[in-house]
Amino acid sequence: MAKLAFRAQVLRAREAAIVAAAKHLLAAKGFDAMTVDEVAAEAGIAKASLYKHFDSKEAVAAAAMTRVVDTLLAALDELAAQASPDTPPLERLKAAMRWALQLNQAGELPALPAPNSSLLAALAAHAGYCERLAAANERVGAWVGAAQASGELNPELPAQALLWTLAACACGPLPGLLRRGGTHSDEQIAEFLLATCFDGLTKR
Amino acid sequence: MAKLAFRAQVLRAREAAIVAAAKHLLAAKGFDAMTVDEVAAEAGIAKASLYKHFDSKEAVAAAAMTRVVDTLLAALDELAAQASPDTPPLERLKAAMRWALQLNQAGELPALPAPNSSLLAALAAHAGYCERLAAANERVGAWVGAAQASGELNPELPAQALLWTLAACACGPLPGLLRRGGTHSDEQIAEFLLATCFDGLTKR
DNA sequence: GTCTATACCCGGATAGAC
DNA sequence: GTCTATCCGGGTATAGAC
Repeated sequence: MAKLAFRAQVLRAREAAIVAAAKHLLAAKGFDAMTVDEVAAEAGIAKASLYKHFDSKEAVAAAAMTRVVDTLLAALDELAAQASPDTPPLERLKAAMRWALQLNQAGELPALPAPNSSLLAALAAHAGYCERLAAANERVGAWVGAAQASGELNPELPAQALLWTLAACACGPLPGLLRRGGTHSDEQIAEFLLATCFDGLTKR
Repeated sequence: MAKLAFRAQVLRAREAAIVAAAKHLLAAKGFDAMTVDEVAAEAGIAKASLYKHFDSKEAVAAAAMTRVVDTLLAALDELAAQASPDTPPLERLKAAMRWALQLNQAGELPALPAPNSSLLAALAAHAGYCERLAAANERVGAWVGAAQASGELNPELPAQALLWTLAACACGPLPGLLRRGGTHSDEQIAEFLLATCFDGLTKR
């Protein structure tokens, strides 16, 4: 009995290793350039063994993307717990952006799946992923709505579009590009992106 | 003699067809998902014939990207010609952005090559592309500098970072995403993106 | 369930006739 | 230079022994 539980735990640990490797490679190279051989090698198992745990490359990637959203949800929880109850929603949004930008700069944040990617279809068909993504959308969307109601964010702009703008800014290639430029620290880059995203390029 | 010139013209026309097909597919599917077979089929020739004109898939894509930058330069010329001499630089930048956003919404603007793409290396090695890209960078950069000097754009932000931000906004996936949302017209979307990019998400 | 070895397919690139 | 037919590497997925 204990032995069976132990073996089940080992299996879960192996699956976790696979997902972690996929998450890493997904962020580093993207879905197309990532190969199943690489994932298996980084997880320390043979490719055929990987296919005992997941049906396809898409399924592995979907599991990894699901875990990415999970870490986002956890980060949102932590931010909400740390903030005092009267922290303005705009500050919460900025804190979430900082968290995502740090991940992006560290090369640990996969890019948004391209509109035509084969990955996108797999994600749309993955119930767990859709579920968690909807949860994250709702959570951040609530802050956006509150910030618009309080007049911090422009209330004339459609909320969903604001959300996508934030996501595109956080997950986009700019942090990496500016980092490659090499003339600024990561903190400077993050503050620049926050400033341009929330306050715009024109002088205030 | 005339016959030789004619045949040379036919060859150039074929090359133009190849490049046009590549440009289209590059914008529609991206470099990785685009296959040489598709390019040849859309150009109306056999794949082997394509390889008489270009050495590799990367070379085809580089030629297509070069032509994209060429059309940008031409558009900048036209905008400069149309504008009155005292048009403020910020207006010129916004007009250029509108032009790029329209192209993006029409699905005719290839995305920026990913940092790890094999395309990026080919582009960096392609003298013609680098040349034209530098020219475009200089032209738009001059407007950015002027707008910062006049106080229209925030002078505290590094100019090159501003430029990349503009490029990322114009070439990013947001126009397509919002278009898929379906609740707004292309003009509304373009104005929304211009507003958020230049004026930010917060209320002014 | 894990491995080695392999089937199978797709896509980039080429051979050789015309 | 253009075509048809082919090669060949690499990548997903599977077979079969253990």
